[in-house]
Amino acid sequence: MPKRVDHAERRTEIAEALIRVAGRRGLHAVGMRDVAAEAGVSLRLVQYYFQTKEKLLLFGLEQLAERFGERVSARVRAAGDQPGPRAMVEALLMAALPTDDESRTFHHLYTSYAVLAVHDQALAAQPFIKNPDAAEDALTELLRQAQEATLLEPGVDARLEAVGLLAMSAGLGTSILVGQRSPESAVTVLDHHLNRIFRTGDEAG
Amino acid sequence: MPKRVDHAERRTEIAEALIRVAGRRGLHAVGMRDVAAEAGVSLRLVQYYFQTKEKLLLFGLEQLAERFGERVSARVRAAGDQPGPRAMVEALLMAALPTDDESRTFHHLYTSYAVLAVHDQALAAQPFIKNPDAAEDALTELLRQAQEATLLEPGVDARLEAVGLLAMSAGLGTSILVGQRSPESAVTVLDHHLNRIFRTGDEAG
DNA sequence: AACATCGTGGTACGTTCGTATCACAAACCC
DNA sequence: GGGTTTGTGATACGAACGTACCACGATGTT
Repeated sequence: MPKRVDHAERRTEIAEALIRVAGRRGLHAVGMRDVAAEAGVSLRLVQYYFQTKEKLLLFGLEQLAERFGERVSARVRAAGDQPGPRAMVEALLMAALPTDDESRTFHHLYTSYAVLAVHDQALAAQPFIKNPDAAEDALTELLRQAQEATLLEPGVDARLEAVGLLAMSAGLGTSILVGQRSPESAVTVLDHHLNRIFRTGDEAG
Repeated sequence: MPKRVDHAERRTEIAEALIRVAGRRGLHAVGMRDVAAEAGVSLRLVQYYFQTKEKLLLFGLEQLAERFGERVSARVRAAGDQPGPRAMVEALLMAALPTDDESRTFHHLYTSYAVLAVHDQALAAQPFIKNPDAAEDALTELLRQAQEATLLEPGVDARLEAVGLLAMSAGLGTSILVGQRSPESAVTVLDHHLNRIFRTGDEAG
């Protein structure tokens, strides 16, 4: 049976199985055997492509961050057609909210990894810590552009505002995740804050 | 040896041992034996006072939430002496940031529980989900009072603002926890946002 | 054709975990 | 003061976990 096989592809498949099963049952509850079953391969294979569970988790995290980064930037690009930069800002912030299954899983697992990273140096050094920095830079740049087009209220510090908005979005995301808040109310909150930053361009005076 | 013993007190001691060891090594890594060792009792005793690990975790969470709620409200009360309501708002938001060991542990464990609660109904029904609601109400009330005293900028919705600020504080807290951001920069961000809500009362024009 | 390597399966090993069981001494009750 | 309850110790048990080991067929190389 053993034809030559693309290792990278195989690893990706297994990592996606990890993400699926971890999304269903929680990262803490997932074992190598679960991942193997979910991926439809034997336990031995998971061991073969990842030697250790830690490496599997690390790679799964990379996969997760990559997939979600693509999702967010795709949404932002899609919003780029619309009139103002506010649409892109909204797209960036809203895309990070856990509104559907995929983003719920992302939020959930990202938070799980963050918790593990508190005491795991290997995880703490992982680029998923750097990804928020990228989002921060992107949002800051968007706000700066809006500022130059005099679309923002005076007195707004683009970087501080970007950091705050991202933190707010993340915090709201957690609230949604645990069922404390509905996605709709989170959107309302974010919108209100954007309204206080952007000069009123909505039809509602 | 067995004198009659105060069960509630014993349970509290053991739960605090749980919090300590979970704070050191992560909630996912703590077992009954670890808790027993930390509390200086035998494994059997932990079993005796809590029948199951789940009950121990639940009680530990209650303990954690209670202890932290007291801490925050104490800080808010202490800030009540100062001139404006802004001081109390700041106290409320800053007290939730993981700046020292105690608040770091709280943030870390609270997030751990939140992650577990995503797939654990017993945890999801726990009052630690309701505690943020209390904070939200308190902060909303503080902002309303400030609003009546015309201390706020016009166009501010007290409730939406409260929700947003708490989410922002929580999000910033996570950033601090994973080492992405310093406590000082988080304070700066929060202050900037408060400056945009409160009419300028600082000496810096 | 011979041989080395790769992909794969099955399974065993040692550990750790949560829980259950057995035993017993001190304290309380009447 | 006999008997029940209560607090405590030690230890056993079954399951699950990550990992290691053994075997073997298919593939590629020379």
